[in-house]
Amino acid sequence: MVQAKFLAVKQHILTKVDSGDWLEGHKLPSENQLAAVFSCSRMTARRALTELTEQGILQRFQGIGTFVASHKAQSSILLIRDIRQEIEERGHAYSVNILMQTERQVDRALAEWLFLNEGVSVFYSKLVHLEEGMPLQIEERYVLPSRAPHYLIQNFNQMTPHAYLCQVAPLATAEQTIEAILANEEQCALLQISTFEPCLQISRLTASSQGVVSFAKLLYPGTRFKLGGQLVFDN
Amino acid sequence: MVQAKFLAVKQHILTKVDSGDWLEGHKLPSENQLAAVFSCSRMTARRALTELTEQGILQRFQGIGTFVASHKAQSSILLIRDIRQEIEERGHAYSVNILMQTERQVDRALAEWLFLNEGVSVFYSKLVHLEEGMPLQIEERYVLPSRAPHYLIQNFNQMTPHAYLCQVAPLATAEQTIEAILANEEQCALLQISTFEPCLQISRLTASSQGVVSFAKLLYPGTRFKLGGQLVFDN
DNA sequence: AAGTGGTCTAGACCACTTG
DNA sequence: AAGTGGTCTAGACCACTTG
Repeated sequence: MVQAKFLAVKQHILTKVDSGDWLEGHKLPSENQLAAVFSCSRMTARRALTELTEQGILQRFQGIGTFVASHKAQSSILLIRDIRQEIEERGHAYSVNILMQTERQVDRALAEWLFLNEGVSVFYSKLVHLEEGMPLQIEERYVLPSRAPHYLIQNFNQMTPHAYLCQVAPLATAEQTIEAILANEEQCALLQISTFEPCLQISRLTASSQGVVSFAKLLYPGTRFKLGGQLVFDN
Repeated sequence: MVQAKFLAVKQHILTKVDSGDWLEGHKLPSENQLAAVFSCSRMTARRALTELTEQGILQRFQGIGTFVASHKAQSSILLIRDIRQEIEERGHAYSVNILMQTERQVDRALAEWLFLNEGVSVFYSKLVHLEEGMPLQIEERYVLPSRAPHYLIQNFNQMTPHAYLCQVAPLATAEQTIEAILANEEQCALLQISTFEPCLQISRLTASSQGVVSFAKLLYPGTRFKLGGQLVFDN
């Protein structure tokens, strides 16, 4: 085997995406079309598509098609702590503003993240965590009802969603991305910051040993927050 | 399709591993054996094994077999990678723009970081790392001369400062903070971004087993970079 | 009804490792 | 030579989406 065929297909697609021939959202040829073009079996074309999807370069939807995903460079790792505990460890007053706690249907993007079908109901909460009365974090969280059936009747004044979920569905793994973004108007108001103040956004998928538990979007005002941590290496 | 067969195989293996029946290094049945046991095709058994391998739960060796991987509890940890290597692994062209490489006196803030007295001389470098010609990172680095005496005569076109320092003073630990900030005018120009574009700033203190080696300030444009990673817990 | 991706089969040949 | 994993094929049926 000189070079694997599925690698040739991957390479071809990567070239198209990198060159900008296929932009974000571009619809790719179907598995059958690719198989025809490359004179390979559908399974081989499929493998190329599957691996690129796992790499975050493509997105696939059953019955619809395969598309170029939005891409940003990525790397690295971090640690998760309870925000209330962190604030209290600093000797500061913690408080929380509970904005929503309800059931909600997932849209397509979120369905992908949570490995659910579009339109399925999940639990949703939206809070603002405050340190000494100043907003420090907007937390939006989508929770699988099966993992935490009583999520909606919890009192998050007593315990953060994170702390509660750790009790009922102990964290096993998580994946997260960290970005610098500009907050929208509503977020600026909630965080009591001016427009054009950069924010740190953490998007985090958490899972217990049973599988996915929740997806959280955490937004911090750049002026009030720094993520810190110790590191290990990859020599 | 009630439940996919490959999921049943995965589940079976996971149960064995979680329960401790199969410990680290345990050799699994071969693809053919699993296929026989589960009355499925080899490709289906294979898929289960492949996915578990990607998840880091198994390890496979051609001609030898499949084994339970060692599972390290990586908690409060963040991984540091060489930016050049990262870019090249994405199949992209790496280039670098070397702006400064000189000796410099530390101010008070930096002296604190490096455990030095104010006014002491250190080595200083300032580079812009580019991915496919687009600026991805401004790297400013202060290096203790005693740890890397030849730092100023290195050619960073050949090797990044990080890679070079890893050679002469192997990293043992590091501390870093991550912030969302607005770049100043000069930085915006270097990164080729407009004003008011949020940036991710990483401030990192590195140390070898001998002590502090360098302090680096890394600035990424928010639109071109996401920090991502998996987390594992130690519950 | 036709097209999409998701799963699965029963084979095949290959590269690699060990007896 | 026999066993392992790696790649590949040419089919099949399924679930889902759209006309």
